[in-house]
Amino acid sequence: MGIFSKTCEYAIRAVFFIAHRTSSGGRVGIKEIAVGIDSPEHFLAKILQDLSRRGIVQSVKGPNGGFYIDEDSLKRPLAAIVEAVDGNGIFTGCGLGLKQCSEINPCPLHNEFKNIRNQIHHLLEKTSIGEFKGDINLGITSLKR
Amino acid sequence: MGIFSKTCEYAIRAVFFIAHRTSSGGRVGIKEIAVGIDSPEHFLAKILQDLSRRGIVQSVKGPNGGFYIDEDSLKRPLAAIVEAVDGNGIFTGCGLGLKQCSEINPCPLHNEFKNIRNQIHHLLEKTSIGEFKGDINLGITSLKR
DNA sequence: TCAAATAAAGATAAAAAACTCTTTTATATA
DNA sequence: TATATAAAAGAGTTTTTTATCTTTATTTGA
Repeated sequence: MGIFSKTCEYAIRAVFFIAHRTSSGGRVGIKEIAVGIDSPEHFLAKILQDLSRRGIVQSVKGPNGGFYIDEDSLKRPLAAIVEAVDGNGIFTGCGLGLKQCSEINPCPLHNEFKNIRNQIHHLLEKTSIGEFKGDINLGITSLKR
Repeated sequence: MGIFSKTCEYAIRAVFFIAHRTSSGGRVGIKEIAVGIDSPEHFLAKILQDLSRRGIVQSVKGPNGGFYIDEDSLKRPLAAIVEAVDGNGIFTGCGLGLKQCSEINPCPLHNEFKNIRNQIHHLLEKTSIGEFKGDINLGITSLKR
């Protein structure tokens, strides 16, 4: 198990792929995205439907249709994707799974995990979806395998 | 979904509970542990069987039997529990789920996640199982709810 | 206005994780 | 040595996550 669910990993990779692939206009279809990020096509379709409903990506049906990301969405933080898919448990939940863990009723690792969770949150909040287009364009980073 | 699997959360809480409860000798039974950390009894039994096989906790059967943790085991790091249950994926895996993500073939968030994963690893390596007996004894920290 | 393309939606299936119940084995002690 | 106790082991079941397949709705453009 990673930090995120598999669904969320696919979501982030797909969003990066769409951002990169449509940075100079146009749209990209689900098949090409699935191949591009090495994910199951129909499962990814479900995920993108959801992200589309939530306004994190945009889509149009029909010939020449597909997914894209508008200017406003490119400015949104990665945290928006993670919250949409996995909720905010990763930012707020107790590392030991205790529901009522808090400052006044802390688990033994409360402060240590708070620190780590805050860093994850900060990283995902400060980083925008649009930031990676360049790197991916240049082939510096990978989205598959 | 938290940082760890539910199994791993139960494992850590149970180990803390046993360490605390048997710090002045004796053993503690599965029922008492399950109540003490608010976990399903039989499921926890499976988890402790596994930890016992791996030598992270000790056990004896029969009357006055139960679980305890010997001196050597108390010195082991929390990372030993996590690795036993969840493997080391959390320390080494790619945040975006890419199998071949590495320094030479990095995902877009490779360095950011490496940093966070290293911190988690360091936290769990530097912290020993025995460290929390005191806090729990004093009621400073919680292991249930 | 019809056909083709494409995402959306719905229904189902497979795999993994979480949880439960029953039987067996080891140990203490009466 | 018989009995009771407690963990170990085995064999399920349920729930959640991940994945697939089919049908429907929307859009374009010939």
